[in-house]
Amino acid sequence: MTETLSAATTINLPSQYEPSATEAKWQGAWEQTQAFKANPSQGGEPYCIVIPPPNVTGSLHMGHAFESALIDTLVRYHRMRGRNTLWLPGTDHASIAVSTIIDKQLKAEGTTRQEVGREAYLNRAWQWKAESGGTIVNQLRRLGVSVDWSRERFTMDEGLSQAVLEAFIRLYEEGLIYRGNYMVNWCPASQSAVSDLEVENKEIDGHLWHFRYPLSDGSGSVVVATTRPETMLGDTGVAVNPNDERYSHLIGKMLKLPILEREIPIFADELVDPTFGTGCVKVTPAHDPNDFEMGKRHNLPFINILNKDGTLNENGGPFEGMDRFEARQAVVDWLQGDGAVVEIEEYKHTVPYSDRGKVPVEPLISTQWFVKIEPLAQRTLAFLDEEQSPHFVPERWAKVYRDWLANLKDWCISRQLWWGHQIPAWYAISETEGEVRDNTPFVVAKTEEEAKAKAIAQFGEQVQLKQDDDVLDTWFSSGLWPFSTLGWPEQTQDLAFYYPTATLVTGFDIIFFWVARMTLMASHFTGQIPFKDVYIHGLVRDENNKKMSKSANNGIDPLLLIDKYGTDALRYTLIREVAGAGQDIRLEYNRAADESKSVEASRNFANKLWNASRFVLLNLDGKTPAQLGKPQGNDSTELADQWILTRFDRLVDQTCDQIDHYGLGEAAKALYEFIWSDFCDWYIELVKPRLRQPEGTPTRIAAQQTLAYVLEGILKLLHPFMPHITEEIWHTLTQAEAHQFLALQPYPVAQNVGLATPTISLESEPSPEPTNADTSASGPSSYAAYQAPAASLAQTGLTLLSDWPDLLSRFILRYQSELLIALLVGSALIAIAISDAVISTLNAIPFLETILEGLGLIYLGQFAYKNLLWSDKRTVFLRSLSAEKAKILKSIREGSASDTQTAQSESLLEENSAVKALQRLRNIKSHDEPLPPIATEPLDIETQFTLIIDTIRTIRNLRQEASIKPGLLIDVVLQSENGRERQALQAGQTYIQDLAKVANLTITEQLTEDAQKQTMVGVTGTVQVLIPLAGVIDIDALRAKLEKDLAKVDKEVQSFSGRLQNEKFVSQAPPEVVQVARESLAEAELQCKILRDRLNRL
RNA sequence: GGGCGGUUAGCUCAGUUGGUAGAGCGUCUCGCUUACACCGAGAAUGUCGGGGGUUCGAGUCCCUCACCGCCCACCA
Repeated sequence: MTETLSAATTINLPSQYEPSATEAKWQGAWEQTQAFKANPSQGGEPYCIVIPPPNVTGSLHMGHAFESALIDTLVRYHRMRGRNTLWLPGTDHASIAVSTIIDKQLKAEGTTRQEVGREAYLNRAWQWKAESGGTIVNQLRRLGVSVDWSRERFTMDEGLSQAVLEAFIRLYEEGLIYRGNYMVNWCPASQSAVSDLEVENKEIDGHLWHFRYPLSDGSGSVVVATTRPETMLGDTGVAVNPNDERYSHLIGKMLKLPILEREIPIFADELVDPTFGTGCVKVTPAHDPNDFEMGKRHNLPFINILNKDGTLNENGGPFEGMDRFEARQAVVDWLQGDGAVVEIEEYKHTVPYSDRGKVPVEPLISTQWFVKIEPLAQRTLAFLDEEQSPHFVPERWAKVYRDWLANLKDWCISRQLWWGHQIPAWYAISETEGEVRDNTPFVVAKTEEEAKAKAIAQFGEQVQLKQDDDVLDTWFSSGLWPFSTLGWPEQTQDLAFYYPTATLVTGFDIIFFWVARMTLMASHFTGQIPFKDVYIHGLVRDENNKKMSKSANNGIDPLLLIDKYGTDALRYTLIREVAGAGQDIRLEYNRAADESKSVEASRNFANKLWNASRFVLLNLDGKTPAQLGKPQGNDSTELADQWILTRFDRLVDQTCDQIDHYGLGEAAKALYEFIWSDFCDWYIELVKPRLRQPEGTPTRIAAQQTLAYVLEGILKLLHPFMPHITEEIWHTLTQAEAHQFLALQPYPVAQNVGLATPTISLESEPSPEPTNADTSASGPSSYAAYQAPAASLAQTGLTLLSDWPDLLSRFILRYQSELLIALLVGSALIAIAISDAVISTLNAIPFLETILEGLGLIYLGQFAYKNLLWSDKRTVFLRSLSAEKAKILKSIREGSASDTQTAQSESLLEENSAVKALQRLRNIKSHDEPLPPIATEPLDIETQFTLIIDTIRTIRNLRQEASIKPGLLIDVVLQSENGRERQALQAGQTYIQDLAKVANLTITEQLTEDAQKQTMVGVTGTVQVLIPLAGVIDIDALRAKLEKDLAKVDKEVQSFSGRLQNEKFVSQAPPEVVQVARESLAEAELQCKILRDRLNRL
């Protein structure tokens, strides 16, 4: 042992992973070295995500943590896959939220924004932003997000503000922005208009008041109903349905409005539902959207009764100055006094609340700026309908998005606030007596100078200008985010290269607010949908499955959990919970103790990885994976090595496939499974004895190589999910320079190693080089190479030839390219003819086994050993050959295939034994041809290993059942009539001995009478496991166990035989299913037989 | 009033194109075997919300009902 080196590599690695220092270290290192700084000049395939900008007012909540974890995983993955990656961070100015904060501060100081004035107010807001606006951004850093901080943006930055100006002016000049007097949602709390989206409808228990309005001529009255009595002060008519015969005689008559005694007409309008209430509707055109429409249709007066703060104005008559809710009660009281209240009904109805202000909004008419939606929406819808762009994941959200776009109304974009982008419109107030009125002429321009010039040209030198006081809706600037952050309207290199972005990751709650606004704006200004995919995730719910919200005060602080368990643990927890499509996830949490079982489980996982790595590091003699070299496919490579490498390869493919399809949760779970179970519980345990061998022993070296190779692979695969711990271990493992990062290493590529033969490819992998930072030149083609494994197979060329049938069948399996079979097999047919002849001949030779071995028929080599040595196998093989031949012939009859593939396969074929190829072909799925009844090929590695593992488990189980001391070595007999199984057990003999604590292991076809005496017995598959017991065994316990096992197996037998006795099943189910059932039945019956036999012997 | 999602082991959830029900946590029994007790080994647990239907076969497809949750909607 080279003690010194080993010590140097694993300097005092503690047995528990310590997250906080490690996380801080790498977060600092990544940021200081600008590891994630994007460089469009490096070319390659771009991958860009813009952050959904959090509010500057915000602080990190679980939703941010979740979303950032998702995005960071995607981004890190694609970066490692060799894409030129940019994740652009930034924040949003949150007009209303900031205004609310500043207004509150002013109020506390006994002043108002009007008193301090616009300039001082804005200074204050900027100051606030400088002090508090960084909070959320710094908290994001603690999540380990791999953003490019050099490109951080804020919606009120110079550049983004220019983009807003540009967008506004262009839309205005194209007639898509207009100013007008319309009904808007008015929030009395923020004293601003808000858009439809900022209104939340809440169902509340209210009342429906029925009032009697007398006819002016005294001939009677009508009864109307309302949920908002105070609005009657603004009534200018009463409507009935034109087809309502009850009231047709009243149409055209006048009513005397109570209290104000105004004369108002009765008129007919289709909008009125005659079945609701009395069928008479009071109409308040200035305070109800429906009434507004009716008012316009019937030329009714529009009487506004409200001030901006929600109190009644002079039109409120006796109630002037009252708050709207006081007025409501006062009106009711008044009418009750007059006897005009017919009924007060308990009534549940929805009331529109202001999202931000948390008070009911009032519909009222005011002069605002609007974006004309229809032309924009048409274009955006066309992208969706004609190009399926953007592509929603999960797809169901596309429908929601579509419906919304199709029903959009014009968007009110002006807000009566100061914090935000001031509307670039200047009023020629000199034309309207020095004040801004609805009819004051205005010019729209980028700057005051420009406005002045325009105005002078229009109104002369003496014109006086005043800029519109209002600011734009925050979402107006957010709508430009994906391209304004990349430099638009300038044609920057970033914009040219990274736009349109790859994926937008966001919550469903924001599809309308943000996603649709971006697609509307982007399709108009850039002619493109700003992202290819929209990945919609669910919400993080609290431990009671409640939506986390400020008002419910049930938020779970991610930073608290990070402090306790580490960022990687939290990230991993959130991501592994994501299953299926955009489902909400629930976070387990003990509020009293600030503990979370599920995050703790992830922390334990991190710790497991830590310790497994520690074990590996302690056993590499101080060598790095590079120094050790990749696992060589030589004699010292064991079954276990091949198995873990095969599993690893499959994991690589699976992980990539899942992430590519946004299956992050599934990928995370599979990694957990592989690391903990396959790698730690089995591989590491199996490899321990080999590591005790002297340094330099080939089997030890092979083990070290495999350990190092797989560990490094695991770190890479897991890095996007758990970036900090993997970066830390990777540095220790590889002894990488400080400026090198795992985050910038190429993601693993399946090597197609460790298959049926021990040979392992030695060639260098096609490595996609990440393009971030200065570490390397980009490799745009390598990414493509990964996506087409055929290409990488071709590259690996000659070194792989010995394995080609395995590779080929894998390739075919993977790509379902059945066409290939037909042509490949064309030349193989010849070989079949030969084999047929050979086998017939062999059967004719007496003492074949001996002769074969003696002569050492090199010609048939491994094939012969596996298939021809025993006569039962020969029979089986012959059957499979003829089946194969039929299949091949059939394929050829139907065959048509790609010429290039053919050429490739044929050239490969010439180099190899066609017989072996056929053997492999049996693995290929066939949809139309029944498989021959008996499997002939040797068990594949994974099946072999599963058998070994199951056998070990069975022995362990028996040991426990028999209360055999854990450390005690015992003898075990394994019996199977199946040669392939015996072969596999033979191969795993030492594993079974090591892990099941077996001294003497006997593998036999037939049991001797001796072996059947006093024994514990178990069954796995068709393998009988016997533990001869020297001493006395507990017969009752044994009987109980056997009976239990028997009951279970018997149930299986019933189930299968029942099915197989059903003629319809046998005749109608697919042959392979019937076959599987037959085999399962046979196995179960054998198990039954064994168990019964045992019971009888007791 | 429309639309969408959910209902599977005590808890949280997986279950790919229909083909003998799975994981984690928790529980129980062993175990300090020099990576890890934030660990290891073993075990138990489900008429897959109810009811119909299609099928040789349904957790998986269709219909229907129930419950939970979300989104949209101008019923005063």
